[in-house]
Amino acid sequence: MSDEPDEKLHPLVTTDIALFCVDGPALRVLLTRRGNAPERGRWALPGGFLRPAEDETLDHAARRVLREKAGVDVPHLEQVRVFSGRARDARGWSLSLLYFALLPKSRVPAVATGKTVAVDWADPAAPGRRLAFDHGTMLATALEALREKVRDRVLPLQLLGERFTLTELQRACEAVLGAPLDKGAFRRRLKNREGRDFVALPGEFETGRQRPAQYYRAAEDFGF
Amino acid sequence: MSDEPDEKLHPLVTTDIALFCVDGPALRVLLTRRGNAPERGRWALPGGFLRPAEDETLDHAARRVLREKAGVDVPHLEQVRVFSGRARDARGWSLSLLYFALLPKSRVPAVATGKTVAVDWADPAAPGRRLAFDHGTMLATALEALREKVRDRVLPLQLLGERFTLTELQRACEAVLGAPLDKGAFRRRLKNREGRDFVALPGEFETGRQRPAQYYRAAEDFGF
DNA sequence: TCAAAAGTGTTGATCCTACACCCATGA
DNA sequence: TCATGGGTGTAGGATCAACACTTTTGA
Repeated sequence: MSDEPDEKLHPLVTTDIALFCVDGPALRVLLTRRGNAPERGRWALPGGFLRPAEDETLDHAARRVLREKAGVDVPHLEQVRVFSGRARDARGWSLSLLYFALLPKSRVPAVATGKTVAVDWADPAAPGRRLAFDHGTMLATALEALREKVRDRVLPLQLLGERFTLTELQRACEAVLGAPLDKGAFRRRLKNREGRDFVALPGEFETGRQRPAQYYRAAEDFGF
Repeated sequence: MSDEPDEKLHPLVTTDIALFCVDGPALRVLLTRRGNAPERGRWALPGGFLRPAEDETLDHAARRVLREKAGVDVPHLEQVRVFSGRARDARGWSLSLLYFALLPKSRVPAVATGKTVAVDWADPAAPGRRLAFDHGTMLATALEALREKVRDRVLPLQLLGERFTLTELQRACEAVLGAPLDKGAFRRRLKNREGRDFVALPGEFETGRQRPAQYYRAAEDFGF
């Protein structure tokens, strides 16, 4: 980098993203292995510097980072909170806006690009390694924010594909919360929201070695 | 300011605060009149630039700004969200972290200092004037965040003084929500939290021309 | 004795949890 | 006909809003 910031006046401005998907019964989060100093070789949440010249807003910066580091365009992105201070990054006073994002497993690619050495999908509740910077705290905060939303009866439809069964939706909620849900209670709650948050696809059923399951899709204006 | 930022590389980093207090039945928010360009003369939320050299974190920056602009040390400060982009401030690409803060009316001073021309306590639901930058949106967002918390049964004890009656607490919640609450329902809900969120002060009563009311105080570890 | 505000009780509706139970299909 | 998972029903408990009621004070 040619122009080094004068840290007396300007903080480093970055964005980091906890990108979640569901894989069967498990919730997963995307981690990338750092290819550059500082903290080279350590695992971290995907993130990167704000580029005012090309980023319309910080939300756009987060989307760009996910495109560059993970090759994905996410349907949903949400601010969690800002982490800031002098101690969190060896390069100086820094500020990072943490997001969480949701992605259907079907849209997950398998590539690593740019400065990223490798990517991995880890268990967000127990990533199993010490993360770079303060990303351990960030990941815990993002997971808690996501869980809070789902506890508040918001449906994580962005984790599912174009169409889904009610059981798939329940599995997604269970993966987020890390606890089983009662089928009866779950479906009764959904009854009130059918037509508003999601709609049945008449005549479309998932077939298998059991009774066929009705397919649904998210409503056009569903906003998480 | 001697060093102008190179906007290609560094955004302007500021923090703005919606400082709320209750005045009788009304919720109020602090506005300051801008004494400098841009938007000179317009009313705005108190805010200011991050100073990496002296601010430990952005939270500290927000506390410093409130000390400088309003002469108050707030007991509670909470991140709402980041507003960013090129269009929101004529000086260039900017990023502002919005906070809300709560303050008992008894601790509100009446001074205006520094670059601030004047201060005013306005109705947050209808401030009655067009605010500078995107502060109109910010104020609406901060109010909604505060209401959401109170709707979620979190008690805004930081709006009250050292000791308070249950009726004062109910008035504070009503001021935040902008709607009356049922006394019976409100007090029944409080019964479960007594001892955890707040405790009675044995023998201390508010006297007046009605039946004396028990005084309470917030619990030591109450965290909003 | 009256107004005013503190504080309590009652009732019916709504929602939730836990669990049991039927239903339709492929093998 | 049986295992599998989809889908529904029921009973008991908790919570809630709305409203009426009693209590204690100062004037």
